[in-house]
Amino acid sequence: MNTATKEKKTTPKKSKMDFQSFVSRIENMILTGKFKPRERLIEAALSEMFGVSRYTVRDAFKVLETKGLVTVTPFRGVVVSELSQQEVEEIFVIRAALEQVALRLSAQNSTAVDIKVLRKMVKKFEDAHRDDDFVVMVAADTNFHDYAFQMSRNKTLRRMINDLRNRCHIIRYSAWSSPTILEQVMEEHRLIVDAIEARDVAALNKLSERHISHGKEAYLLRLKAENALLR
Amino acid sequence: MNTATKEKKTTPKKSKMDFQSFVSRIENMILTGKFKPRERLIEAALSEMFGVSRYTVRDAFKVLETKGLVTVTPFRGVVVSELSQQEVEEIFVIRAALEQVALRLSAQNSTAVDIKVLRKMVKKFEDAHRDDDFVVMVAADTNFHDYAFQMSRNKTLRRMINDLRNRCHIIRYSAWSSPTILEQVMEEHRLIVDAIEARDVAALNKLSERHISHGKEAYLLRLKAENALLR
DNA sequence: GACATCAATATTGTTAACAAATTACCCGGC
DNA sequence: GCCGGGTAATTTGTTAACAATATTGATGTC
Repeated sequence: MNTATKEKKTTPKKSKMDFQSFVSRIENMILTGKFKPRERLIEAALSEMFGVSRYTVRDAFKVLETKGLVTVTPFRGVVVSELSQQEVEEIFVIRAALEQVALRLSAQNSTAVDIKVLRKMVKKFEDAHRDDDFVVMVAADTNFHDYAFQMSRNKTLRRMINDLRNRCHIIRYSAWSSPTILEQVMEEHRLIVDAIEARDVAALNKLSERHISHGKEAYLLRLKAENALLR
Repeated sequence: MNTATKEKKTTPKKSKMDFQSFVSRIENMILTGKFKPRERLIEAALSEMFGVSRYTVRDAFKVLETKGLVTVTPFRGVVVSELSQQEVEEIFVIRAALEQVALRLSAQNSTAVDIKVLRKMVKKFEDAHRDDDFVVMVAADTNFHDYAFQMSRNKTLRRMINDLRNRCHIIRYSAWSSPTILEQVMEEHRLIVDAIEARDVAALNKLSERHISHGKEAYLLRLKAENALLR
């Protein structure tokens, strides 16, 4: 059998970038703070930078707009979204509700393997914390939560939660400023895994609520600090 | 100077349709069943029909795609989304969580005026029911819920709920098939308003759960009937 | 008659050129 | 020095032509 047909599907052709991965790249640049809130994104520049057509860039903007990451104003282009405190509050209320449901479902569906994977991910976070590697920590945190939400076996829910989390992504304002918060986060991760293992819904609800509340505080704190600097 | 500059902002020019209203028109045609699930939407046809450019049509498709109303496949165009039973189940789980939160917030924020408005809306539904006017009933139902969610004063939440509700819009499969369900719906509406007025969160949670559960049953029933017909 | 192959058609994807709007800049007046 | 007006440059919005892909239909073979 010749391999050409098989390869066609597996290799997405380096010469022409996949639209979805192009969107992801811009998304990542926003999440990692390469593009900062209020910064204007210019079609021609991005088109040049990534070697795609202006048209593709516009399409990507539309997607990012509905995800809430950029704001489009007719004839004035797009800027990286900046969340008001009001919006942050709104989003965290929603996240609290959705993540509680997700963890409840995950607890119901959890297997021994899942628990092992989660514990491994918690450890990865802790290792990164020991090494003081902020970037790895953020990745580990994201992976931990995403795995936990994936366990809910509700794809729609998982995607909605991830979109909301991205809108208040940690690195965008480099939250987690204080070391105390970090210790709390790690402790809460451990407890969440325990509660999932025990399928203890009541405990999960409380933990989830608290965990998100801490996330919100850290985020708002950082947001205020940034704003104070800018004005 | 001439008055054109002032008018420019207030009158959106009838000759050129606003992008947002164009999207809404397609959206409505999907929701009201003018475009049916699995039906293919052709750029050129819509472009011709509404007198807008193909480009605008494509943009609209992108928006509708992220709202979950259409599905885009490269080089194969877009079709009106058809939800699998799995997806419907997923969506209703999420709706239950979000609508509970929304109603809880609404109860906290409710004023005497709000209650009056809600009661009026319930009555409008009941009147339409007496007149056997299905279309008005759907509109009244939508308005009732939207007003209740608006009262939560959480715009993000309100929009998310509305998007989810649209994905399982009543008319798309003409749910509410049985008269018994309709009686239940009306009774629940009355009870929900009462609970909001009394700010009785526990009651609201139960009512909300039940109301959505009924909605889900009606929808799934109709979905199955449609599928049985098609296959 | 069913199936595969290939051409014709229809539809989507991409690009480039052009129009419209905004922004930036310069200049004169006060 | 600062404000207003107007022009130039930048950037976005639109259109139309062209390329790539999928779908359809016809043809021929078994």
